[in-house]
Amino acid sequence: MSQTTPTAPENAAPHRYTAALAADIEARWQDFWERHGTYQAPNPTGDLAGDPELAARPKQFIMDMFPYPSGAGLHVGHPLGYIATDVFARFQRMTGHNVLHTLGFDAFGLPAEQYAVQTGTHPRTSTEANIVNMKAQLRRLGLGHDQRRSFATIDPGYYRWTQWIFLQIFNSWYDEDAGRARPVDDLVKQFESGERPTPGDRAPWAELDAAGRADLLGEYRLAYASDAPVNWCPGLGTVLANEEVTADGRSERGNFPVYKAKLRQWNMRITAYAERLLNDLDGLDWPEAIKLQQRNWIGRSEGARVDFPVGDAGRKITVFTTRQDTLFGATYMVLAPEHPLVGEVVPPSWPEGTRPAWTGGHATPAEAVAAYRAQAAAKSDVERQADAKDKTGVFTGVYATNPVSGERVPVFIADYVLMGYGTGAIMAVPAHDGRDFAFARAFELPIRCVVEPTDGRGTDTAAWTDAFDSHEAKLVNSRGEDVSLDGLAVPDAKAEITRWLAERGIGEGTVNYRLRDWLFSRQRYWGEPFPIVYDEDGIAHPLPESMLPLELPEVEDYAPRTFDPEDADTSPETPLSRNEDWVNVTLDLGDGPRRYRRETNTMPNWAGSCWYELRYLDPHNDRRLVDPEIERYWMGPREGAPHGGVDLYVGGAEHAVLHLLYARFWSKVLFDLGHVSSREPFHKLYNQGMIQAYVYRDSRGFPVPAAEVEERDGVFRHDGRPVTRELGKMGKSLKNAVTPDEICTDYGADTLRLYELAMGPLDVSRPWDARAVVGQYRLLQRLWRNVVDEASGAVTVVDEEPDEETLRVLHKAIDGVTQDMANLRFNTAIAKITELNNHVTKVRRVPRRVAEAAVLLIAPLAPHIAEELWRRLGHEDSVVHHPFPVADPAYVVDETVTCVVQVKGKVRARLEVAPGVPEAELEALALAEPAVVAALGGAGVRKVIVRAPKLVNIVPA
RNA sequence: GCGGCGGUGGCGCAGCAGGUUGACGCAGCAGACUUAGGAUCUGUGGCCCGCGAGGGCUUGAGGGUUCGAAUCCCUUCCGCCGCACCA
Repeated sequence: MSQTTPTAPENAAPHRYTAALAADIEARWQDFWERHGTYQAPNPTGDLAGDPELAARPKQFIMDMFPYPSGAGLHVGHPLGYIATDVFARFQRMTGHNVLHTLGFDAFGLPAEQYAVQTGTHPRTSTEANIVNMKAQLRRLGLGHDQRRSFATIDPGYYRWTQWIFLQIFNSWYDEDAGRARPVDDLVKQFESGERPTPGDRAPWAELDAAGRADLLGEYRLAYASDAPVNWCPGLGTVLANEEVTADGRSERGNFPVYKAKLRQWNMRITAYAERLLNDLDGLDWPEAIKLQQRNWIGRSEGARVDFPVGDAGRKITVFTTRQDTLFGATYMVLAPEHPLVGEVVPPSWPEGTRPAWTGGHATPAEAVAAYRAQAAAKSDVERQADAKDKTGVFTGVYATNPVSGERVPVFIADYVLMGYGTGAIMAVPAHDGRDFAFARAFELPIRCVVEPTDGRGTDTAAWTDAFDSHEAKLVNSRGEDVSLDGLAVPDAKAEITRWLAERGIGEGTVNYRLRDWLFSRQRYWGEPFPIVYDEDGIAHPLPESMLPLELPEVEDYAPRTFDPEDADTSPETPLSRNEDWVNVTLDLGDGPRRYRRETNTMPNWAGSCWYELRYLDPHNDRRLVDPEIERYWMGPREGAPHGGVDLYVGGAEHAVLHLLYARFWSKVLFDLGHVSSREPFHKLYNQGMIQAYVYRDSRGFPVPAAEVEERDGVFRHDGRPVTRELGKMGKSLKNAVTPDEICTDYGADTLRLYELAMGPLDVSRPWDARAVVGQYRLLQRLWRNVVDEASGAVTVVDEEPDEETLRVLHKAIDGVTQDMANLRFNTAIAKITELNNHVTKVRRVPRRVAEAAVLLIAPLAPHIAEELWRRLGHEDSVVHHPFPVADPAYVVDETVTCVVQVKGKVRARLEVAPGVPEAELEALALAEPAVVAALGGAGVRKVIVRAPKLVNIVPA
């Protein structure tokens, strides 16, 4: 489809609002704003302090999720959110707020590095070029950003503080008793004084050597290195966080397969904050869907830990269950194949009574276990899930003891139990769990019903075809030597058995979370270096603050080097490790110069976005990440926002559990350590919808350029051949991208801004319709013509009072637009401005008051044309800080209302009546209407419902 | 499978503390200005029947509550998104 381009001859009307005139107006006002610093927001420690009028204004901190400066540039889908926040910010300025609105760049990350590997261009070079391009694209849109506050996460002056925050986290531990993070020094003091004994079988603090102490503190630090199995992605040459791996075991970026590998990696103890991350969601103004996703990701479940003794060496298997009430129904146990206990307890031969089905055909338990483990390890997560339906497993040769019934229960290993959840071990209750039921059927294990079914199937499990699950029913078959749950309802039984277990020290009620710690290191070049060095004993030392920023060194070779995850002697080679001069250093960390090796992993690209809202507040502060007074002013807790945070944060829903969870976590650590007054980074979150586009594919499924497709009689053709059409994302590879630059050139930025917002509600996805853009262009043309004569350029407004009807239209528009803007309903705001403009277009002679109000109403949406018309109307000031019109309530109500007269619910007549018309009068008027009389057809009236002044409904007899 | 959101003209949508369905825009149709126009302006505008006056139908489908349902309740279908052996 060809682009509809207005091509009106310029000479026909020299002062017509054309794309060329729009371009001229827009460039001029963008320069004006820049010269005058129109969008600079004063801080409480600066300009604000000396200006009582400004200081009295309420503040608004309005943010977008900042962009990654990709080389592909922007398409029209990208700026939707930026336009929306800009309109909202402009509205807030005009309604008397001190508004902070700016935009930075999230510039570390894989694409720049991949590009560098391909082309040899340094990532900084390409990234900075991309930033320049993107800034130019964004400038054309007329976004009112405080440019002094913009930065990129790759600026050393910024990542200095990212590293600084890492050090704060490294130097903290979570004090469960206090319910907050505290400096590690406090913990050391507790160990030194003996107030806190060293845990487990460790020696007392005084007897530990440096390595022992470092190791112990590592168990507490909020940032710690550990050797756990991690997600290794050979395709990206790095490990990934759980949040970056999709459900089918592939990398979120690039869609490469991900494998488990055991590597020493940095982690952040986000699990310590699970409860607070969950609870504080309640105080946030976020879409319920996003809150729900975070709740699911955190995955809180209440239940109990129960110990099952195994063997004679005092060993036990600890399980987590949410159904401790069904303990009497636990007829076997299952461990995850990777469970460490398995190797310790496997006996040399199959015990008496081992069923053939349990052994997997192996001669000894050790052989069976080894074979099953090997089989499980060979499977990727994808295969493991695909095979999920058939329950496989093997007997370990070991029996444990059910602590309530004293019964011997066989212990299996099976795929369907995951090492990463709970304790990696379960008690299996086949009667009341579908997975256990399937496994028990496959392995001929006993099934015992311990909760009375309410569906009439009875307690004889032999006839069952599935597990029974009910939380309202009563317990049966649950009588032990000194405890009985029989007859108790499920919740009571839970409480009773939990108490019983706790009394004997063999279990306790607990809360389990699905959330895992956050894997925080990457084997890549283009990220923040860790401010960590290792001494000759391999002990990690934080760099002192004075050595920050630790700048990313130049390297020749950015390429990641893969390795063999099977071979324990190999590990990924990080790009930074190849730079021996940088890695090996002599530093004085307080005890004289010593040799150290630097950490060569880099931080994940989430690090820079975890705290950037704070840096906008005080971007040039080189003594602190943010001045406390400034932070309190913009971010602090306040009425309606009990945890503090940004007033409005707009971005895509794809960050629901990544960026938004990590940023909340860092916020809470900084709060605990006293660096900020806000517990939450983002008080109000809004997810903008996606701008979709049609993707046209040829018979082989390859996208063809959307702009070249022609439609005839509902058939789409490219080069004469039929193509298929589907609605999808907009993108270069799909050949359907429309850029903001081309729309700006064809119509102007104000038209683009209006069209993007007029398409529909901000949070709904909708297809881009190239033809429809012209509708908003026409609105601006009509508005222009209502003020400026197209032939002469003279201002045509008249200094007359508007008539009564125009006043009502005007004030209803002001009232509606004000409400819509405040609620981010820009589509309906635009419709109301259009109605007003259509009305005055008909009037022809436009009263100055009405024209000025219309210009101010549209100013947040179309700022360039508004500034231009405002100036031509004779005003010296900018509309940016001019007060928004205020509706006069006297004109918001109608003089007369249309009253609908229904007969039996069908509209038969309309009456024009005064708003205050008495009911009896209205009823009489309605019954006298000829159409009503006709509709009644002589039938009597049974009932008349009068809802004055809008409706009368007559029910015939 | 579980959870969430949503189905209204040819299209994007508006209306939802029950009360005129279709605001606003695109496309369409008619007209104006024009050498011409895919520019601009004016008008029109759900669907069906009817020359017309007018009548009937209509908010995914079916049912319910009500004088009255797009809006509330139940059942069902379709679409999109998230999670998924979570013990």
